[in-house]
Amino acid sequence: MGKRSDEVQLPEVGEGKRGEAGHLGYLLRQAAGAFRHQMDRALADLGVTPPQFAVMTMLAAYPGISNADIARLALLTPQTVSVIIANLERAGAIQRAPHSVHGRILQIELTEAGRSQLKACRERVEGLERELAEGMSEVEEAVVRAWLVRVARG
Amino acid sequence: MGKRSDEVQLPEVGEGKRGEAGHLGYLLRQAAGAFRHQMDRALADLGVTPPQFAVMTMLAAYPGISNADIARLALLTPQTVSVIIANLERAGAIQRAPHSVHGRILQIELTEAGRSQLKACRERVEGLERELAEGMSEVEEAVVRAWLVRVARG
DNA sequence: AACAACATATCAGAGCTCTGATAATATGGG
DNA sequence: CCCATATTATCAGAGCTCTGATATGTTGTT
Repeated sequence: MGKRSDEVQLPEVGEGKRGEAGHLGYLLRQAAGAFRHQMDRALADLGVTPPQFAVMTMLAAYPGISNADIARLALLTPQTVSVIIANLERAGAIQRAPHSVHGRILQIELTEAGRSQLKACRERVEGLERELAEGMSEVEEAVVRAWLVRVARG
Repeated sequence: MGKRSDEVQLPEVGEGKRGEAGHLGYLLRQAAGAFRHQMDRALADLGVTPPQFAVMTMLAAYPGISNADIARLALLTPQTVSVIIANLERAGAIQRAPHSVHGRILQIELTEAGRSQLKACRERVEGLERELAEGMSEVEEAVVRAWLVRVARG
């Protein structure tokens, strides 16, 4: 922009309504967007998206869970998870097999390739995670964590 | 789900890794998703999406700004904002006119219909915003706000 | 055994978000 | 004046997310 004569003064991140005086909902949206963007960049060269990373992490913790299980864990709809799962399957990071007893359920597991890719992702995300807590006291971090959980609960 | 014999124990929101012991990045993602979902529901019957509400709010505060200006304010790409603007224009909530001097720039403003719709949205969102701060002391709220701004700054 | 209720997976359509590429306009330096 | 640089808008393609609808399979009741 720069030199327009009729220019309106727009605030920077952290200033005015974009700062600590703004709406909590707006600040939450802004912070989550910025962090998602950082994750995007950190994982881009691995060809993994943040949602894919999240789903792979859940599959590592709970092998054999279903599409519907993941949806409940991630607070997403089964249809949304279905898209992510389809992309992971096409990339060879996961495999699905019908449940031994319940024909309709497809159990999902990471492949060997998926596990090694997840490890590479974790190394890249580690630093970002550490930065999130940097500069906060233990008490402050506890306040933030408690707030985030309460908001997630609805 | 329910009664499967080989069932794995999956945590509820707020329990285990989904609770205060989890990764801050995961908690942030979960909280932002839950709040976005609440907004979706609150605005659904008005036919407005949360991003559209955010853009309309910015246009009310800074009439005549451009697509690129909005992108900077919202921490989004110009292409993303372009989609939202196109949908708002099709709905008749905004109008665009070439800048008097700079031919390439399109200045955007709310229409009368857009302004009244924005007002209706605000009434619905007001309560959600209040709930976000509910139960926190002033000090705690200040900690949360400071953290959100720092994360947004990157 | 038959039926109702529920869970699971999936298809279709819409909107949001990104990266990459292209064209038009504005600004500043030679 | 001409060209390099930067800004703006837009097109194309991919992935994520939702709502609504459909088909299949399981469970519990009658």
